[in-house]
Amino acid sequence: MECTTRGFYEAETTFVARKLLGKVLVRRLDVSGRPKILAGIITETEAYGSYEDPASHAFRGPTKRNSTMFGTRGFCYVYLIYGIYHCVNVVAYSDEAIAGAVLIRSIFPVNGIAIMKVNREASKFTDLTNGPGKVCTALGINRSFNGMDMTFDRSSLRIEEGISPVKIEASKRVGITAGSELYHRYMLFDDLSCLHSGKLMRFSL
DNA sequence: CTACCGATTATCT
DNA sequence: GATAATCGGTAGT
Repeated sequence: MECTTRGFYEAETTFVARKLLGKVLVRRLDVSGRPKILAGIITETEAYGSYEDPASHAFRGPTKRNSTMFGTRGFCYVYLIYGIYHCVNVVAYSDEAIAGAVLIRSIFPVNGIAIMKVNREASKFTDLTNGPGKVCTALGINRSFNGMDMTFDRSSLRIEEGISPVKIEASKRVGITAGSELYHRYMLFDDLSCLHSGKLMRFSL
């Protein structure tokens, strides 16, 4: 599967957030010298801007924590939330903007599910990666991934081309107060309608 | 320096 | 539905 390109992320953040639905988040692990691939179809995203978006980490300008959001597009932005969990974003904004990122809130596991279950200490498939903290735990993503190039096909964390979503739904973002009126959360209208329609056959992970 | 609280989740009732 | 867990950014003393 081909990696997404730098140019893909050099567009309006909300546009990229929608276009990321159906693409594949790929994590390469080395388990005792052997490469293992964990992968899932991105099913839910949220767009975060900069000075115009009070819910965004970038709202008050660059700081030590959020500087990645102002940097190279297609890079990974990982932060710690509630002192316990990690959230993974990909930097994306248009040439007219100065910062922005897309939060990956949920994926549909398609490869390496057994390892994800071990990482999550969970067995129920449906609870494996249906939240931003869960995605990072399942894939073993922490702050050391901050600043990684997700458009590089040999990165241990990258985003590859996937399926074309049937229908996308927009709604309000989760867990924020300021800027809560914006419909910047996007999800596949029906995960299973895509996954059960045979389009999974296009994967050869 | 201290106090508050968050782009969350698991585990209760 | 309510709440604890737990770190670091941010604002205020």
